[in-house]
Amino acid sequence: MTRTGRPPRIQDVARLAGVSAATVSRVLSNPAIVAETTRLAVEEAIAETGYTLNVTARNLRQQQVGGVLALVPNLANPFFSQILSGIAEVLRGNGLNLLVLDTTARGSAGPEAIGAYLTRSHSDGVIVLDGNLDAALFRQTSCPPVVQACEWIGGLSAPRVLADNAEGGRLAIRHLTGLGHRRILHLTGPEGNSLTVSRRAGVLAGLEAAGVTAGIALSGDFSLRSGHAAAQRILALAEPPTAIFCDNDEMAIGLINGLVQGGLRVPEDISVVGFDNIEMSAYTLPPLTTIRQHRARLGRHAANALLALIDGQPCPEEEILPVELLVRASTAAPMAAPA
Amino acid sequence: MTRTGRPPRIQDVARLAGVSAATVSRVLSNPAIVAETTRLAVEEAIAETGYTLNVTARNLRQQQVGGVLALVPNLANPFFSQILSGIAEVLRGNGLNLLVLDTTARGSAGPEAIGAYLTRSHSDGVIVLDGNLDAALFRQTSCPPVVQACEWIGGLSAPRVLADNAEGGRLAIRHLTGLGHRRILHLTGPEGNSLTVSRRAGVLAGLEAAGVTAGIALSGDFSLRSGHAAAQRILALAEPPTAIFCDNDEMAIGLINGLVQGGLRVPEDISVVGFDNIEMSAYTLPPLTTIRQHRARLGRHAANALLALIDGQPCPEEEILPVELLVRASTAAPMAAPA
DNA sequence: CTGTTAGCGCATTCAT
DNA sequence: ATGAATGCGCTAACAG
Repeated sequence: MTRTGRPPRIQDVARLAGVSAATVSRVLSNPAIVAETTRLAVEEAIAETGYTLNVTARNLRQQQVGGVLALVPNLANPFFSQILSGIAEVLRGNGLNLLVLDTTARGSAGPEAIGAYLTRSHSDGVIVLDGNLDAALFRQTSCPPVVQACEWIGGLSAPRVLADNAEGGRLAIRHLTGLGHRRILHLTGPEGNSLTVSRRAGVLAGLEAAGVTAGIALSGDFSLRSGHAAAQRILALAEPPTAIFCDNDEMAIGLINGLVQGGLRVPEDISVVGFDNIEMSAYTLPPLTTIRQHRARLGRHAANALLALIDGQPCPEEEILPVELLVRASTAAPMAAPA
Repeated sequence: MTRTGRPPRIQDVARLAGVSAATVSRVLSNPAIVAETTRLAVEEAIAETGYTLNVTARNLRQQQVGGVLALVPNLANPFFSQILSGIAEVLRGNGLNLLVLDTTARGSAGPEAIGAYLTRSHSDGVIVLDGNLDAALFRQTSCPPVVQACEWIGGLSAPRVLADNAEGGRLAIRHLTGLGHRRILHLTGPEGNSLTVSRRAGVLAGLEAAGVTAGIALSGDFSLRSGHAAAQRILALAEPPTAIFCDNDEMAIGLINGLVQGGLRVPEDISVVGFDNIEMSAYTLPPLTTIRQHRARLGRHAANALLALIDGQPCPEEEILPVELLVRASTAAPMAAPA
């Protein structure tokens, strides 16, 4: 236990164990190929010196960064942080760091600043959770392997791991039409957003399957606030819907708040269905009927897909994870049941 | 634009510009000290080659990691992800990565696994958001500078950046006693938790200031579920309270859900106050009266404190950020006003 | 203001 | 099964 100022290097361990640095390295990375006795000697020397591997040096030597970059629109949004949680879990298991870049954070200087991070020098791979980025960003020759999760970018040919958004829309509508609803409004995400588009497709398919023609849609931006704002617009409609399907739970919760403050009862006067099954949705009043998607799982799958890509293994271009309907108390049969 | 397989190195740029590698390096890190004309030549060569700095090599040379590790109890919890958002913002501005380690994640092999990351080789500094970790973990000689944010660990003498938890508790109680409440229950976080302890102290101070003696406390674990469960216990009390202060918004929301399902009206029969002002709390029914703390700001302050520490600058041992009362609709005067 | 030299700590040849 | 030598790509010290 010498009292040097600097942390011990691999050489110090080697000297103490009476072996070469190469042998210590082997004990660290592939213990099987080293003789029992020398291995024990090395391990003892490691313990005695308190040696820890210099990760940066190894990364340089191995020509890697040791981290994967996640591009998220908003770190503070629980929706994304749950996906990140799944990503982090898989990466840790493979000795990789999760690097997070908030694409819309205060002080992030716009797309060109993001481009600067899309380099093999900055990360070993990228997981994109933001469907609003420009596909051109990822075409730089220096860009590491890319996987898209949850949302996706038009024109970017990188593997995608998605929830079955269309099926979710279809399930929600089937539930509502099954209850007898005919005037169903769809509160969507931003127009053009990949989630909006595929959920809308499922909604239209569901309406058609039930023989319902009217398909009103209103668009929001996935926020609580926009759901709340939508309530005003809906209350002002000449022929208000008897049920509303929202593209996410937060808009649904904001909407219910607005509808109730506007004098309606949910579900007696109007039914509401969300999407995502955020934890809160089980505790709203009334508890929210919604489409469940497993976000941590989606993150894990995306991370695994990226690892495959990095290792040069085959990786499917598109993976679709199942969703399911969760019936709670925010939906009921319409008051004036159809004849 | 030569078509080599590997990305260009600093030498390639130097050759093309007709200067030495050192000069290129200077242009990159400190352009001011290089002559105008050579600088332009180098910049042109950089553009022509598409050169990007190898971050790992620089980190090795400069004996740093280029990243700060955040220890969070649960990445998926929006409470923490908002703090992380503030941390990430400051770190980015200083060219540092945010590395996230979920201390309770699936597959994280317990405390000893966390200890393995607390090394100068793994990060340039650590921000601890988890008050339940063992202080001994941070006493390893190889541990980089540490700052605690939000929660803190008993016996760990690292700078703390905290919200004014006691004041929050005091404000909540003052609000309730001001409305005329006398039987006030405090739904706390886990016993021994640093937040619980300081908020409890504020509550007791507030009660004493109002001349109220009875100070019932029940403990939960900050989750929606535990708030919901507390409702059952409260409904069963012989002398139920007329108001409840919860140590966070999620418990408050779960609690309201349970109270309403149990037949009570909020705030007519019972008032509820939360803590945190999560976004959702403005959209519950009724909207939640709560104590606002600015989580992103807390993250920014913690990150700045850590940067100071890393640079060897002075850093206050404790920084307390203000909180404020936000009155919404979940609180009202008690029905049977005291004489 | 710029070039030369050296080395950050490690993993990987190639010998033995 | 192990050791010696080499270089990953960059920046800092020193000369000039």
